[in-house]
Parts: sequence; structure tokens; C-alpha cells
Amino acid sequence: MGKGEHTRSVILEAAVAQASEAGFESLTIGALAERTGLSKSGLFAHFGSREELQCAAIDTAAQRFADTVMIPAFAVARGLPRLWAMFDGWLGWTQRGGLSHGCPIHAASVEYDDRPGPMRERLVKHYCELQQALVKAVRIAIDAGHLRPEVDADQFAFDMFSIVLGYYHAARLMDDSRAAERARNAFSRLIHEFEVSGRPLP
Amino acid sequence: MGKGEHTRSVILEAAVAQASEAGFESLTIGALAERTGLSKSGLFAHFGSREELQCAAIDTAAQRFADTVMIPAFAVARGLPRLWAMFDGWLGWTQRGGLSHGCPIHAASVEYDDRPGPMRERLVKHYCELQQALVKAVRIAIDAGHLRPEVDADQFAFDMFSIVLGYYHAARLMDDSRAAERARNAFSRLIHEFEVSGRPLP
DNA sequence: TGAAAAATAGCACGACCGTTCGTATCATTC
DNA sequence: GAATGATACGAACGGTCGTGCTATTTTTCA
Repeated sequence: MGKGEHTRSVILEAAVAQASEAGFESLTIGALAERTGLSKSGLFAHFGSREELQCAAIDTAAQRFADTVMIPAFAVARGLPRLWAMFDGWLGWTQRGGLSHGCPIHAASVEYDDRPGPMRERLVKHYCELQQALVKAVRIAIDAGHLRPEVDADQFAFDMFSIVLGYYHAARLMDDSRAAERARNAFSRLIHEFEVSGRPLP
Repeated sequence: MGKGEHTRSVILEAAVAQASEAGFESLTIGALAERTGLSKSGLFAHFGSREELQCAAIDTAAQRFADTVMIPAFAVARGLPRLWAMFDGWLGWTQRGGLSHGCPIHAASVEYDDRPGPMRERLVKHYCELQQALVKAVRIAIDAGHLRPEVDADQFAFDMFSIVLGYYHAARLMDDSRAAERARNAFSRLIHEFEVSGRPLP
């Protein structure tokens, strides 16, 4: 890895951390330059525009999510164990991913859901991939005989996603120490409702 | 109402609309002055600081949510009909409340969940009140014999809230035309699971 | 109606924004 | 060790930011 590439990755690491702390609108060239010790112009030269920097930061964050949550989950036994691995990995993945605050992608999704442009497009793309991965995992659980065949996989993914969003809200804004417990209760209920009867909870 | 008060309410109306479109960080004095036709300093004089303007806008939005969703719901028959009124009113309340875009309070809750200060405190306060209203409505549904007595009202409120957050995400970022349907399915399932058996769905 | 008070405008300020440009320094290769 | 391209810096630009200060206009009320 050349020196330029290395610096670029250092910048993006700092950018993701900054976005985790205060959102993507806080991702300014000046703040990031101070954070990395680079000069504004030196940092700027790596991207060419602020928007490209933000886009690169989104991609970096998405990649880290995949590495931290999805790839380990796909190493777990398929079916319910894998769904639980995804869910548990998802809650608080930022800490395991080295981010001390919230999920930067989630923050971006609220910041840009009404602003057309490359940021929004990239977000939609990443969330589509995530949703497809979820639906696929649900279908696999059906095929494995863990979930009932009539389960609507898209609806299941929606429900699962909703629980995580509820967790984010409760854990971060409301400082609810029982947020994880609430989320796991909800997910347990979701699984239990569509589980092939007789199968014990993992 | 004196002229000053009138102007102030005009400003706050514009502020809530602006926040609905692009979040509370986009709530700048200059943009709002242009939107209202006032001068920057003339507008500024009504609040004394940008932060106070933002806080006032949050309160205005919360009041409008209460007027648009909660008060009408409390006029509906208690129990499940009222819970459904809350839920249905909640989805897409912004349109009925005269806002053409997203829920400004939700946007703020993600923007400020990691930034201590008056904005965050106000948000927490408003969400606490909302949660308490939800829990109360659930308890009333239990007392009315619509929901089973062993239902955990706090968990129910968490689940209900989560579904709305899932709806926001699907409807706004993902442009999913089936978002409302998905959300209603999820809420139906939630109700159905804890409903006193034999009672038909409303 | 005239004086007091409130409301608004005009202007200036320092700070920070993204961006550009010329220059210096570094790493690499011959 | 010199040449060369990649990398980084410093200064500056036009804008916008929030926020004071001082007039001026408008409203309010005796």
C-alpha cells in the first residue's frame, strides 16, 4: 500500500469516527484536517470534493458493518442461529467495530432521506444489500425447517429491522439500559411466532 | 395576539417546515430569514440565539404532533380502537400536520442523540411524554379487557415505537410504497399476539 | 394625537466553510 | 546522487455562519 493510500485510509477511519459521533453533516474538511493532523488542502487533495469524501466515508462504514456483523454471521450455522448472530451482532456493532458512538449509516439515512444526490443513492444501495442479505437469511431458515414455510421473508426483514431501529432510539437518545433486553424480547417474540413448533429456542 | 407574537409563530412555522425538509442543523438564521422575508437581525431578535430558536422549533413540532395525533386519538373509544388511532395517526402524521416531508422530531432525535445540551434534553422530555402516553393507552386497553393482563406495557410501547421507526425508514429513505402495509401488518401481529382471544380484529 | 415601547432593518465583526493555486517536501527510480 | 512524480502545505478567495450594535420604522397605549 503506497503512502497515499495509507493516508487516505487514515482519513476515512477518522471520517467514520467523526460521523459516528456527530453525523455526516459534521464531516467538514477543516474538522477532519485537525483530527488527522493534516492540512486542509492536503486532506482535500485526496478526494477532490467534500461530497466525495462523504461518499467514501459511507462506503467505508458499510464495509466495516459487513466485516463486523454480516461476515461473522455467515460463518454461523444457517437458520435460526445465523439470524440470531446477525441480530446480536447488529445491536451495538459500532463498539465492536471500533466506533465509540452511534451507527454512522443510520445517522446518514435520516440526514439524507430527503436530499437527492449521491449520498442518498449510496445509502439506498447499501440498505438494499443489507435487506437482501436479511431476506436471504430468512429464506435459508425456512428451507432449513427452522421457520414455517408460509413466512413472508420481506415482512420478517422489515420487522427485524424495525426492532434494531427501536433499539438505537432507546439506547442512544433515551439512555435506556434495558434497550438491548427490550430488543431481544421483541426479536424472540418474532422468531417464536414463526418458528416451526416444537423447536426449542436457541 | 400582538404583532411580535404573530411574527414569532410565523417564524416557528417556517422553522418546523425547514426542519422537516432538511433537519435541525439546516435551521440557520439566514435561511429562515429568507424563507420568512425578514431580515437576519430582525428574525434573530425574536430568539436571542440560534439554539433557542431550535428549541422553540422542537417544542412547536411536538405540540403539533400532539394536536395532530394524540388528541384526536384520545377522542376515540379506549382500548384497541384508540391504539389503532394512535398508530394510524402516527404514520404519515406530518402530511396531516401540514409538513410536506419527514418527522422533524425524529430527525432531531438522531441528530442530537450524541450531543448533550438543551436540544437533547428537550427531545428526551418529549419522547418520555410520548412513551408515557403510549404505555397509558396500553394499560387502558388491558383494563378494558382488550389486551391480556400479563402484557408488558413498556415492552408493547417499545415494539409499537419500533414499527413506526421501521416505517419511517422504509417510506422515506427506501421509497417503499408498501411501507405502510408492512407497518400495519407488524402492528396487527403485535396486537393479535396479545389480544384477548375471541376478540375480532378491528 | 403624541409619547413610550416594541419590532424590524442595516451594517459590521470574526469565525469557519469548501475550494483553488503555487510551492515545498517527500519517496522512488534511474 | 540526480531526476521525477506523488504528496502535503500555506495562503487566499468568495460565501455563509451566528451575533452584536445602532437606527428607523411600526405598534401600542395613555
